[in-house]
Order: sequence, then structure tokens, then C-alpha cells
Amino acid sequence: MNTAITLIIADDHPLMRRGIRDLIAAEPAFKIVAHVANGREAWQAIQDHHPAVAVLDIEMPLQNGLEVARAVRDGEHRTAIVLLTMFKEEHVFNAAVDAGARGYVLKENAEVELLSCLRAVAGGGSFFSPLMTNFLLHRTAQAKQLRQQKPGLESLTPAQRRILQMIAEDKTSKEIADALGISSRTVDNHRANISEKLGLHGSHSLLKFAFDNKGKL
Amino acid sequence: MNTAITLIIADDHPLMRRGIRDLIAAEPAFKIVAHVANGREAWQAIQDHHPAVAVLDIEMPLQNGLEVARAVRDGEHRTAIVLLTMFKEEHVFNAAVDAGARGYVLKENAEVELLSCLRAVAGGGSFFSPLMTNFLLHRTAQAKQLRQQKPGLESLTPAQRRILQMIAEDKTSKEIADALGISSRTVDNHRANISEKLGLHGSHSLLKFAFDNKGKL
DNA sequence: AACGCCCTGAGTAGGAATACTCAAGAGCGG
DNA sequence: CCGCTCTTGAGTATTCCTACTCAGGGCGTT
Repeated sequence: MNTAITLIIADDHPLMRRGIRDLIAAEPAFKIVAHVANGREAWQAIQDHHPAVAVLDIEMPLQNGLEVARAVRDGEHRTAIVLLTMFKEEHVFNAAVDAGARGYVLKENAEVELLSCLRAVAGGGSFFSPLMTNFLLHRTAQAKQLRQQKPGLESLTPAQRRILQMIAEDKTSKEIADALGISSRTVDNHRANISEKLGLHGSHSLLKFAFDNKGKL
Repeated sequence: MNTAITLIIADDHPLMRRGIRDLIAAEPAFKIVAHVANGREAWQAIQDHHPAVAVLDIEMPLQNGLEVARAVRDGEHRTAIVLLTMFKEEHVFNAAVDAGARGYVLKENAEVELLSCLRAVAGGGSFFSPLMTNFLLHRTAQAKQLRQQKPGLESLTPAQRRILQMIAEDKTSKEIADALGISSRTVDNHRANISEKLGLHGSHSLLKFAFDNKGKL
């Protein structure tokens, strides 16, 4: 850690840039090599200096911080991206993580979090603001919910379950009947019983249910 | 930050506990209130002291670190969990994030990363070891692949796209026809054209395709 | 032994989707 | 203007699925 950590700052608001600069100046390990006012300049500065870390606002003229982050992600230099923004919305945060951001700090918490974030990111790690942390969980929560929302899947008999699996595998009643060595009429009856148990009605409802719950049988 | 950050350490290897303790002792802001040798004791210690942070090994007797993390996540006290482990496998990391861990540090990098991690986590953020950072991207990579693997979705005409969307929304040809104010025969023709463009054949293949690609239209 | 449940099979009816073919009007570029 | 695509509409046939009813044999419980 004897060599300074280089970084650039991009924010279209001059006062904000100044505040960030002063905040970072308190830590001698960091060295600001450029500060710019829009996304295009940020991208150029990253190309010119390839700093260790780039602190980007999201809302900027010409090119926003997310676009710059994506460009860096898909580019050559391994500059770490820290987004410094007011956005608390989950979809913005998700977009940031998808764009390859390694840090996400809310401006309102920047005073207490930014230096921690920069240290973490400069060390190769990731730092996400407290409020954002829960969103990481949400990223897989949906899949989990599906796995638990099985209406009455557990009430199915073995034969019914086997048939439902094969329906989900894109097989017709006749194919299932052939594969199991039973009559297609029997399969039809199973379908009817399954639909009744699951409370399904209407055209191809079983097919749709099986597809929705594929993998959870 | 004038009040010390309390933490507990759980690792079944005494020498490892000693190493972690020495590492943390260098930072006066941290105060170790307990160090234990297995998961059960870790859970008990968290209940007794509810520390700000709990540093847990994953492989421990009686109860592993992930189980403790889940218990904390589902429990009352907002103790932050930092997992300190040798596992670099993606599925372990994913399990850790799902279990609500706010930190994940590889033992091999602990000397340079652990303090950063603890500072980040104590401040309410998250810290994940460099090697793990990419896994965060993978968590949504699958969904993205699907979005890009569209066989020829982009080649669909506006009318076809609209109809495919409604098919995915569980509507029949007649319902679509009524909603759009056109004949159901027209909708049938659109279905046929869509199927041809996408190379779909067989019974209800369009329905299945629409369901698989729901949300990606 | 009687009852309920599961698996098996069948009859009949109708709705829905696929697989073909054909055709007329609108709009657009060469 | 001619050809092209898109959109609209229709005819016909077939397959698949749903909805309803009925029935025999096996198996376990009460």
C-alpha cells in the first residue's frame, strides 16, 4: 500500500466535485488524477489515466454513470467503478450491479461511507450502501418465493406427480402414455384429477402450470 | 464512531482464532466480546451479546456459519455477518449472500481485506472479496443470456410482437382478437407466421415459447 | 366387511391450437 | 408502376387438451 491509489471523480455539479475532493483529500493514500463534469469526459479520463477507481455520478450530461460503467466493464482496463448517487430505487441499484459497479454509495451517506467504500474497492472488494444491501437478497428472492408458493403440489399422488413432470417436459398425453405403458385415456384422467386438485380451469391451464413450476417438482 | 464496534469471532481452529484476534486488535475501534469454537456457541454468543458484527467460519462443528447466518437473518438482532472461509466456489458464495451475509472474505486474503471488510460492514455496508465480486454479476447473468439468446425475436413485426406478448399473458386467440378488435382468424395467421419465424413446430409450441420468454418481449 | 383412495380405462363433447392454402388492401422502396 | 412486406380475413383438417360421466381392481383403514 506504499503506492497511492489513483482515482478520478465525475460529477456535473462543481460544488459536489469540490465536496468529494475535500473528503478524499483527508486520506493521503488516495490521489485524484482527474475530475470531470460529464460521462464522455469520464470515459476519456479513464482511457487516459486508467485509474484504480472511478467515482461516478449517475445523472450526468452526454453519458450517464451507468453507461460509463458498462463501457469499462466491457473494455480493457480494470478500473473499479464506484457510483455516487441520490437514487435509492432498487432497479437503479440492480442496473448498477449489472453494469459491473463495485461500489454504490448514496450521496446523503457519502461523508461517512465514501472513504470506507473507496478503501474496500481499491482493495479489490465491493462496497454497497446500507440501504442497498437488502436489494442483493431480492435478486434471488423471486426464485425462492416461487419455490415456496406451490399451491397444493405436495398433495399430488406419485402417479400424478410423475405425469405432471412429463407435462412440464413438453410431452403430450399420448407420449406420456406410451412412455409409461398406459392408456392415453388414463393420462387424461390423471390430468383432470391434477387440475381439480390444483384448482385449474380453462384451456391448457395444466400445461401452463407445469411450465411455470418446471424444476420445482 | 467514538463507541467501540463490538464483534464476536467463531472458528473451530484455535490458531485461526488467535490470528484473527491479533489482526483485529491492531484496530482500536473494534472490541471483541467473545470468541467461540463452533456454530452453536456462535449463535448463543450472538444472543447474549448481540454484537455489531459476527465473524464466522463456514466449516464448524454442530452448526456451520451459513446456518448461523440464516438464523441471524431470520431473527431479531441486526448483527452483521461476515463469513471468513477458504471456499472460493460460486455456489458457496451464493448461499452466503442468500443467507444474508454482509461480508465474505477469503482466508488467504484476510490479512489485507478483513479490516476493510469489518469497517465496511460495521458502517452498514457490504464487503465481498475480490474474487467473489464477479459472482455478483453471474447472479443475473442467466436472465441476461435468455434475453440475448432470443432466436429471432427481434425479427418480429410490431403486430406479431403485440400478439406474442398477449399469448404470454395467458390469453387465447379469441381473447386477443376481441382485445385488438380483429378477427380470431387473423390472430391465428399471426400465430402461424410467428411460429414460422421462430422455427417452432408441434403442439402448443408457441404457447410454450411465449411462456418461456415471458417478460423478455 | 365396508368404505375411501388410487390407478387404470373408456365414452362423448367441445374448445383451442397447429398446419396447410388462398386472397385483398395498405404502404414503401426501387 | 411493380414488387415486396405487413396486416387483415377466411376455408379446411387434424391434433391436443379440457370437461363431464362411468367402472373395475388393488390396497389400507376402521
